[in-house]
Amino acid sequence: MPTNAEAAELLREIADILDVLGERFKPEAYRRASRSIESLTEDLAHVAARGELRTIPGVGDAIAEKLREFLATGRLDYRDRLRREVPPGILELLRVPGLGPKTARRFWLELGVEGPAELADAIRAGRLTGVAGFGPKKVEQIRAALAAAGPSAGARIPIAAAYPIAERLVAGLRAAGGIEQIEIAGSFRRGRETVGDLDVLVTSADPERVFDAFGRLPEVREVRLRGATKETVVLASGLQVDLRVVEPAAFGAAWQYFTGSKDHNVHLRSLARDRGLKINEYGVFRGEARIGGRTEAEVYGALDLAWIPPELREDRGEIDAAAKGPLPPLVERTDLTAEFHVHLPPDAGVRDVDRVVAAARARKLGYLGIVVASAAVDGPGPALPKAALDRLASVRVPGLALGRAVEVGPAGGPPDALAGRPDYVIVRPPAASANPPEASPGGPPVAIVAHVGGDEGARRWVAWAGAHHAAIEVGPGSERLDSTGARSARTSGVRLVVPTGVDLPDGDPTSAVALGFARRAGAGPHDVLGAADAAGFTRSGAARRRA
DNA sequence: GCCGTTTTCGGCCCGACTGTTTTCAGTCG
Repeated sequence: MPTNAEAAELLREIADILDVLGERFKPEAYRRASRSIESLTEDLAHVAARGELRTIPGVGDAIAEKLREFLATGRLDYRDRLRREVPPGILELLRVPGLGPKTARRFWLELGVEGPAELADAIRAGRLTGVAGFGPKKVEQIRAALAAAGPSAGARIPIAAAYPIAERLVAGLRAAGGIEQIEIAGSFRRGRETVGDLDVLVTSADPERVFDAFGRLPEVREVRLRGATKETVVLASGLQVDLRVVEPAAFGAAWQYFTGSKDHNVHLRSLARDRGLKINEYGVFRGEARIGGRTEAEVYGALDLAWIPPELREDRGEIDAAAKGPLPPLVERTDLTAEFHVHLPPDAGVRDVDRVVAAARARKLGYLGIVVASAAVDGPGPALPKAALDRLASVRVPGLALGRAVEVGPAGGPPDALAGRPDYVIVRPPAASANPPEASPGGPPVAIVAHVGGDEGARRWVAWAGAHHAAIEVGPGSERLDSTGARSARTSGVRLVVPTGVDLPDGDPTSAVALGFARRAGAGPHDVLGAADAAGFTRSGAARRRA
């Protein structure tokens, strides 16, 4: 069964081919549908099974029919026919930065060039000199782009990997001075699983100074373009970063605009047009007069919409919802009052316990659960040293409940690991392919499931958790749920565990990324396990319920 | 190909930047 990503890629390829063939509006229609499917937080096959493909924005009769064929057979006749219309290498040309469909089509039809290698040959042979529209600079630009085209060019990176980069860039720019306000926009702000580039917005009285400093940051490999309001650089890692300087009166409009998503913005602009307004990155305009734009709320307010959290801006119905009134609150960092999954070092002592307890106090957590023993796949793991266990048993902090967890493999932990009567169990499958256990491990009646083991595993574990009164951890990495998995958990009534990061070093992105995923899944405070819920998910709480 | 308080046809976001141009086309986001 094809995945959402494969279906999105299919539609994108069709759009590329139609582009090269010179179609006018179809390519954008296919891309729109492709983006919708990519941002779907549910299995496309499920939507199809319910007969609801047409409810996906940008999917009409024709594309729905093609999706059904692709889902059923893994192929699409229409795509195969289109592929025969253009040389295969032409589509690779589209991936060269600066080369678009118009240029690729001209190379193909006017020069007989059918791919990147042939184009490089043609440039070397001087066959582009004298061709209308291709001066020396353009030719050199293309030559350099062809030479630089590597496997990593344009690849998206996990958002957790983007966090430290973003922090260094912001710190570097601040240190250079001349900046009043600085924010990150784009898919990073929307909390997407991966980001393709970073969009940085600043206000400054001295843009030139900011651009100079930006281009000189140590991580910057190349300044790709620089104008009066924006500068684009490529980092040593290959990640592209756009820096824009905007005036304070337009900051909200720019932040809104560059946060996207594209489809969200197109929808907003069409609403604006219907009202005789115009929205762009400089503000909201009635005629020549700017009537808003200093804040995002002004932009949404001009359309009588409630402010929409960035994580929801995917044109998936959030605009209609915001027209009816304020959106239901999403979980906030301050709602994360419980930590369930702290691992201490194997040789942990009193000080390690005290350190994490102090951190939990500082974060005002109400519940702190520490793994006291792992009984992993290959037999019982080490329990915490006695000194740490004793400290854990004796420490008293007003308002902070301490919990003891045992982490076990899917077949259940060895009896002696559970003999210490933990408050709850963290279930950990041995491999990505692992199936959920048939029944809850012995001992405590409830479990927190972490380490779900990849995309395919997520759905099985969500079902398992639903049947066993368990909650599931969300966050970065294949061992936790992403936003798609989190949404399926939420709609199945399975509570989410969001790591607080209380045991992690400053700047570790795990908690922020996890919170973003939960929010993208539409999770409110009550969808996430907090301190007030901890009792219901632990032994003592279960005992109380029975009593 | 999609879509609709302009709904079954006729539109389709909009601006920055670059290179090649005497006013614009192509690409990108």
